[in-house]
Amino acid sequence: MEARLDKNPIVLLELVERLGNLMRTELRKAGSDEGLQPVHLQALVYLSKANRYSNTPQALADYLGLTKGTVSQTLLLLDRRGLIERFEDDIDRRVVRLRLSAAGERLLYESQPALPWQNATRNISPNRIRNAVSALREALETLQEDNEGTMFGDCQTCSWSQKLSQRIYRCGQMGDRLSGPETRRICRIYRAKVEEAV
Amino acid sequence: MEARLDKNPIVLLELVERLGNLMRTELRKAGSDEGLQPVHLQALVYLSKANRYSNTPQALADYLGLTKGTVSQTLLLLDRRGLIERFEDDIDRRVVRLRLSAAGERLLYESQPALPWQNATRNISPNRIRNAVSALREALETLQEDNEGTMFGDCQTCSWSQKLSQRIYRCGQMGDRLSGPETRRICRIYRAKVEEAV
DNA sequence: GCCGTTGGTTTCGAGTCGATACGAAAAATC
DNA sequence: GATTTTTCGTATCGACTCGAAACCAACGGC
Repeated sequence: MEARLDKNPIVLLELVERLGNLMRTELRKAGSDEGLQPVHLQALVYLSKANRYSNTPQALADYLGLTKGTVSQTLLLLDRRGLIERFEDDIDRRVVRLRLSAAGERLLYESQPALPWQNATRNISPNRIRNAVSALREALETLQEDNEGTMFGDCQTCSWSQKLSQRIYRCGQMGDRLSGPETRRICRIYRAKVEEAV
Repeated sequence: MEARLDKNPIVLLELVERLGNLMRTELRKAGSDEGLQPVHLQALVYLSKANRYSNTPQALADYLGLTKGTVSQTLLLLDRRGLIERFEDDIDRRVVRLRLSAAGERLLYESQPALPWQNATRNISPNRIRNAVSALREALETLQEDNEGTMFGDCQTCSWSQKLSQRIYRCGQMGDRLSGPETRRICRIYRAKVEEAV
């Protein structure tokens, strides 16, 4: 009798891929009224959550796993539609800062791309969701390390984050002070804390 | 003070989408030697696991969340490359049965599209993976119900499945007898068992 | 036999995507 | 301070995906 191979990781992969595919078609439906492709909505969602270090074309490309050339075209389209605004960075005049326009915010609010997912998870206990998040997060971090890809996360679990007072935090890497809401945005210079047993 | 909204489902969605995107770029890399797109590899993987009820273009389209027209083109390409074989069904002469060719099997074996994922999950305990699988499976089932989409699964958790003897099973819906290995393939007429507490 | 349905294919046009080349600003090297 | 080198973003090109719609053939009910 041979040692039984654990097939569960493969099952998990199938689930992730399949859910990813289905959510992509959900995004397609959500964006079809406006003539937007899935990747356009993903970009808008990202920009609505990116913090001050992460609202650039390069960061978006890393996040979506696309090349900067491809992302540049996506941004061109979103700009032409008036859904985002682009402006130069004050310090480094090469980098472009991105921001949702009012129309972009409104579009995101009205199309509600996450709604089917929220319905689909309504009956899953918070505890099980937390566990799933924890496992997938670890998979993602390892995958990114193996790929030398950029890590993304928020200050809650970032080892650079320092708590200065009740409401004020500080990023030990960049040296800036961050307000409470800012610590919940997506950041590209994220570095994971050492794992605690769960 | 308002009731605190639980953001974890959204976090889970982000993880699934991001992992899905990254695995898509992994697939792109894995298939670039052969000039194959991500969706081609996904189709091959599906066909390598589909059972006798599920090896048709329509089933593949449901699984991938694409239209049958789109899938038809994908299959045309795979056929031209000699990676799959298509042949008529004996009973219903409309339906086309699909099967990996030897070259297709070999390609799948050599390109190892799941390898990066297996590495990425190597340090996650089997127990946590099982929990994540369970949660995602439930999300998938609800998502499919809401969408009136086809459900996919294997006999292990299908309520049609009947155990006749040690090694022989039977599908109560189709009436066929199924061997042990066959019960582990993907099936499109899957119906989930009633949930047990985990 | 007629008609609605279902499984697949074909055709078409819009749009994604990577590769490549390019440009400009910053950073590093001398 | 002038030079290379790197980094961030854009533009162009060709291959390919994708849905929509039209189409065809076979099944099923009546």
